[in-house]
Amino acid sequence: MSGAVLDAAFYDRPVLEVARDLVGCELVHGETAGRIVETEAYHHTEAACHAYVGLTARTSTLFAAPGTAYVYRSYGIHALINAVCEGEDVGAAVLVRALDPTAGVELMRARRGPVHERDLCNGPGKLTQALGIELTENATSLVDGPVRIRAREPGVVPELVTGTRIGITKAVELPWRFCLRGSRRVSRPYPPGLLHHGTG
DNA sequence: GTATGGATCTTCT
DNA sequence: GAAGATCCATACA
Repeated sequence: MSGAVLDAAFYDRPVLEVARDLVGCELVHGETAGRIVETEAYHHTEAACHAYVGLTARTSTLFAAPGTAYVYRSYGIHALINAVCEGEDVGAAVLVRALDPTAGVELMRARRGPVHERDLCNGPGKLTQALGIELTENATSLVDGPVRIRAREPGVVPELVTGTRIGITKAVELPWRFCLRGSRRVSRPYPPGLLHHGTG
């Protein structure tokens, strides 16, 4: 079980802090929910971020208020969900890459088809399909909208593993990927040369 | 177990 | 017209 829904102030902080603090929180949509075990941070000052090119029709959501959901289509097929962070003059967001299912597992299975239990939510395109999140949720609020994120239990500080981001071709060297240490639900194995955070 | 290529579509040049 | 924050099936070791 998780705590209260995170408020806008939680997201109105440096994106790297939010990315770390979101690991262990619970992403909720309808009857389905899952604990976040993997995140990545994106910021308009580095080339891998969509907002790097500035404010366009596509990236306007990245410059929306902190606590807004940025959902976009990837490779023409998949929907990926991000949590917008920092102020409205900054294009920054945290990509949710993997979940450990906590509620509505039967519904997830129905949506995902005959996949292995472990493959339900271990990828950014998979978890949105499992939770039923689509492009219609773009620009909705994570505080009081259809998709929400609940805080972890007070006092619970997960151990994190930090590595480089996945699936990008620019700014690949930045260690902006955060995984729950020891989780077998992450989207890919931990990279070599990773850094360990004692307390996140 | 790892490696490779196709599907599919929005956005920007 | 080309690229992209992915996933899946298939081939091979």
